Amino acid sequence: MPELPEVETVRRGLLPAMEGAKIEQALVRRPDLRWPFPENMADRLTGQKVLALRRRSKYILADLSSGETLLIHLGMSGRMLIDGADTAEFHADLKTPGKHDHVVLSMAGGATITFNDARRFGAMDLIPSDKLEEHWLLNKLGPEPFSNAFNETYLSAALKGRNTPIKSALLDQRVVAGLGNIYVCEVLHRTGISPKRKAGRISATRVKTLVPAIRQVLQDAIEAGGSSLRDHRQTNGELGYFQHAFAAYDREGAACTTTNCTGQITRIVQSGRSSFYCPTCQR
DNA sequence: ATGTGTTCCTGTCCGC
DNA sequence: TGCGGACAGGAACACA
Repeated sequence: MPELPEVETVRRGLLPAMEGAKIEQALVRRPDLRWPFPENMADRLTGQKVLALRRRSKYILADLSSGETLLIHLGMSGRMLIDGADTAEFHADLKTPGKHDHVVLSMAGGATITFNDARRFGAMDLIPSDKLEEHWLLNKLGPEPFSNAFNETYLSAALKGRNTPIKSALLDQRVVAGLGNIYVCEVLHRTGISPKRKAGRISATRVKTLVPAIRQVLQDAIEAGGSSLRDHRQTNGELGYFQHAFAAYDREGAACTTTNCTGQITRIVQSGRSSFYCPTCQR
């Protein structure tokens, strides 16, 4: 599911229930997801006030009054649902939660927030807030796409000399943080760049177009509540709807939507992942 | 240092 | 319907 727009959608959905609110009780229903949960996580969450709810790349960060920050990663199938939204098996009394409801936060304001993750590629960790940037999951991340640090000069330097296809380079979180398979395909389609083109062999003119294109695609997707292919849900259980606006991703065999292009969207596999593109207008 | 393939896990869809 | 295989938003890790 979650690339930057989906994570941002979830963060915004959680804001009214979490920011400024106290975690009255935390329930941790299994010892691990992708990695073991931090020691005594339930105890370290219980009683803490959420001072701020932020996002870095595809991570949600909740700064707690204890001086620790809760890091939340949704992996491929993670959901954060308020008051049991969309989990049919879930009961508000918490006695019979759904089988993939791994962590449940009961907020003092009355909201119940459930972390549901069928595939368990998600993760949670607790990190001293003043050491957050040194954390191993965060310390190699490239710039946020909406930040000033992400610009033409930076991107040219980051791509320079790289022999890997641009598709792989933009998926590399050290180059730019937050893009995933869907939005890389969409960005490359919008900019007319073939996913197969070597990252270091894109003209300066075209690298320049990548920066605003990345921002625009992500912005459009955030405004649509993200993309729901299978797992993504907003915190109220609703689907995102950016999937209806895809120009390339998941459109194998469909007509290219580029003006005056008569091509057809094609699927190829790069580094084990599907790339969707138009061989006619993406060069 | 780079680049690529494998792996974690569950669920869904498609063809036979 | 049932069964097997392909595939799915991520990304660490092992290896060339």
